[in-house]
Amino acid sequence: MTPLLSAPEVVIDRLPVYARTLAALESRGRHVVSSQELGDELGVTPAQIRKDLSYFGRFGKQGRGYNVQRLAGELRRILGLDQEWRMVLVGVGNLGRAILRYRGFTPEGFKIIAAFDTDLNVVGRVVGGVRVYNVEDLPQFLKDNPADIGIVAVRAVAAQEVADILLNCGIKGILNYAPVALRVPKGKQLKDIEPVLALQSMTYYLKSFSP
Amino acid sequence: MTPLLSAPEVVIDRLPVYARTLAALESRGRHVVSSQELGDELGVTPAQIRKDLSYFGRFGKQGRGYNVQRLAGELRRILGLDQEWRMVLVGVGNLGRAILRYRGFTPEGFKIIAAFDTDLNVVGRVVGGVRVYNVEDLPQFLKDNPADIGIVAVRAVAAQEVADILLNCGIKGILNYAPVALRVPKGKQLKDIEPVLALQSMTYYLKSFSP
DNA sequence: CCGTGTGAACAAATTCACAGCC
DNA sequence: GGCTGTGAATTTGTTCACACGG
Repeated sequence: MTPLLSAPEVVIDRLPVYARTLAALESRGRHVVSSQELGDELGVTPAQIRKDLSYFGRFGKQGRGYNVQRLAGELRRILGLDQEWRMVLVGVGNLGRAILRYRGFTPEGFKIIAAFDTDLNVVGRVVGGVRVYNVEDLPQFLKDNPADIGIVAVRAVAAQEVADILLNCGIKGILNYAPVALRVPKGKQLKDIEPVLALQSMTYYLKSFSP
Repeated sequence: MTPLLSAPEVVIDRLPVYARTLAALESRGRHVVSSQELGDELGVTPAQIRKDLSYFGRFGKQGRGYNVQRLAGELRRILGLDQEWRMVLVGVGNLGRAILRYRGFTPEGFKIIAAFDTDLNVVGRVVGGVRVYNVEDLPQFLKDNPADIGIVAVRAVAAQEVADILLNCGIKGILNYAPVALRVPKGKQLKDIEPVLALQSMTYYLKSFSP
């Protein structure tokens, strides 16, 4: 069937992993890769890779495999990684400052254009190259400087309120670091970054192996 | 059917979310909750909550719902959150320091007992109350001070090597912050904390809504 | 002969719907 | 009457297996 819309979300979640691995292969000078090899590299079945890719087109050559550079480029295009994404961060506490200083966003095209907090001790400062504004100025700022993604790094109790403000100001996706289940309206995106939740499900399996 | 083994991993991953929400309800003074109310609170169907819980026992009362305190306690027991978990961190760069200073682990029973790095400028220092050792001393340290979980906060190129060392020294689970797909042997646990991957799948959906 | 692309078969997860108990 | 617990039905996701092109 033809490429077209509606690949399941699980598939979309795997594409960035493929893209990253292809980029690594590319930088190792690899030109062609089969679904088998790619699968070995990251622990998934070759059939899954082929099926996942088939939602978007026919990128391989029978008997040969995939052109690494071509496929990497296609995936970046499909995912929208061929453009820059503008983000604002709310909450410049310990966690927020660490996020502002994190060097991993920029090379992937994700740019934090401004940060916001209520604490007047931090408002006006520059952290990790990003200026911190009063959170009261957030709506006006976003009117003047549209952004795509909002990073929520406030404490749990304030997170929903902050998310609502961001979404009302035209933000289309939330990256949530607060330990609380946020609700977002249909059509808006939400991803949680949750080290504690990850640990808390891991322990279920660790239990069993204890002495 | 009787409670017993083998709940799917997706179910285990949801239990910490339930546990956290129940704790919030408890602190708001709530004594009883129905699967409907709990589902509304965090955006899942009531049937899913009931089915998930049914893998582990019968915790509710017909016509009434669940005792909040009781269910919260049961979930903590099931997940192994009624004990302290000992962790070591490897990689005391920007990211590692932020993790060491993060205040969210301790109140949930996750304790970082030591940190390791190769950089002699950081070895010997104390960050966020945790002493930093030379990574060469890691095997001996873990022999003397067993730990359950290893946090990998080194750069991508070194991550697999670090993970292998940790796993060889008796670590049972890895919390990986490095942007690379780690391979771990069967029976060992792996959870990835990946803000960039989360963003990269989010952009797929954001694309569509752009002007 | 190799490896993709893909329907068809299979497996897993979610939701339905209702009997049973409070 | 309200709400749990759970088999059965449905939906969703994964793997198989093979026709076909290079």
